[in-house]
Amino acid sequence: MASGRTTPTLPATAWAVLGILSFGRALSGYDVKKWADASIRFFYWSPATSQIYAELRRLERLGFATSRDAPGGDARGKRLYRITPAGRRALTRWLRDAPPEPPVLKHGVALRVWLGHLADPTALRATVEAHRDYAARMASELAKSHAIAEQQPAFSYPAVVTHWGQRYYECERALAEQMLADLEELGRAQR
Amino acid sequence: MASGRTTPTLPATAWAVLGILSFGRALSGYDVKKWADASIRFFYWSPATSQIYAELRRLERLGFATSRDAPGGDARGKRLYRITPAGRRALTRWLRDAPPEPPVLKHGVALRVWLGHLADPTALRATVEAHRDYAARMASELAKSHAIAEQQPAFSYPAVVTHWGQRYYECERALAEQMLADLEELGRAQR
DNA sequence: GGGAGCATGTAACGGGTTACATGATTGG
DNA sequence: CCAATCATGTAACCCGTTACATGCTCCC
Repeated sequence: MASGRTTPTLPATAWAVLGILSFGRALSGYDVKKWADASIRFFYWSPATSQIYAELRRLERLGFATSRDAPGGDARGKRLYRITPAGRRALTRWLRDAPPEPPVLKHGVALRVWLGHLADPTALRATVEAHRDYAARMASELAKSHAIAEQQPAFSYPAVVTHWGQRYYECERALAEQMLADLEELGRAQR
Repeated sequence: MASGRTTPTLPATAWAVLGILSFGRALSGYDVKKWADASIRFFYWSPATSQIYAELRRLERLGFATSRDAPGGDARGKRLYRITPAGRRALTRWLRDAPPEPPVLKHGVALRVWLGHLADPTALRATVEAHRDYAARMASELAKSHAIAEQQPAFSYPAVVTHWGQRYYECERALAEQMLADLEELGRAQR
């Protein structure tokens, strides 16, 4: 088996972390976590901090990233990771070859409504209302992210996704509203 | 510590399986898997078959379900599970007390677009188009589910969710379409 | 006879989380 | 000086998946 030619099968988290590095900056694990929280969290959850450190070590072991101690002389133990050409190639190959898995949705609110026959109608409504407000908050967070990303040419693809995400959460809000109407109607029918 | 009063912390999968039993029928593990594939899959993924058997055994151990051999005399080894009153109480309590976690979304297509600077534009467009078609298929599957659920009074809450899901996937389709337009515009700007 | 579907499980493995531990730096 | 934030990591744990194994029944 030739080395380096075959892309190892890595969990999506590894590719996501490598993807964050692919924008070119040298980042610490801490930085990666912040980037993840500020961007991919909206459409691909955010891995635990400890997980990110583990993935960075693995990426380095595979030759997809290099690390060096932070500049500045202070013995801070800060370690900056940077993507390597091999890492960029591997990531590009993964994007090209690995068919995107169907989106995974774990929607706790939908699950609760599905089990509505066991819930108090008022509490159920409150749950959906809370979700509606959550979606609205996410939409406005993404609107801010989008405004920032839009201004930087390096982030034009992320900007497409923040735009998408903004609309996605606006839909979620609207869907919650419609669900409330359906529940209302169901309540009237049963009363 | 009093027994039965405190709800054990179980993974959401366990509550989902118990939820499937809460509609009252006695089901085999195989049946549960089919129900999951036909309903909660759309908004809460579908656990592996082996996982379902494991959860059923756990639920029985906790007293939340009972099992008996299938009727019919045949020594088929078929085992039917049924929710117990304690199980119903525990599930009701979980629904009431456990705050619903924020929805988890793992959107592989969004991740790929986010990393669009590493992809071939044509391939990227094809990925989004495939997703659009996938969303359309899901919407029509849910439309069928909804038509069935709507007719049975026992499934009025599930019907609210299938309705919601139908609209959700129609949104996904529309969002994919808008994303394609954004990508198109980005391509023009860069060309 | 044979294939599709029904039916139940075990074993191994990896992925990811939580909890914990530790210490430096910065700013009020 | 103290709190917040920066920064990195270990250990234990369980969730869930994949792969495998087994055998039945129904129908063509």
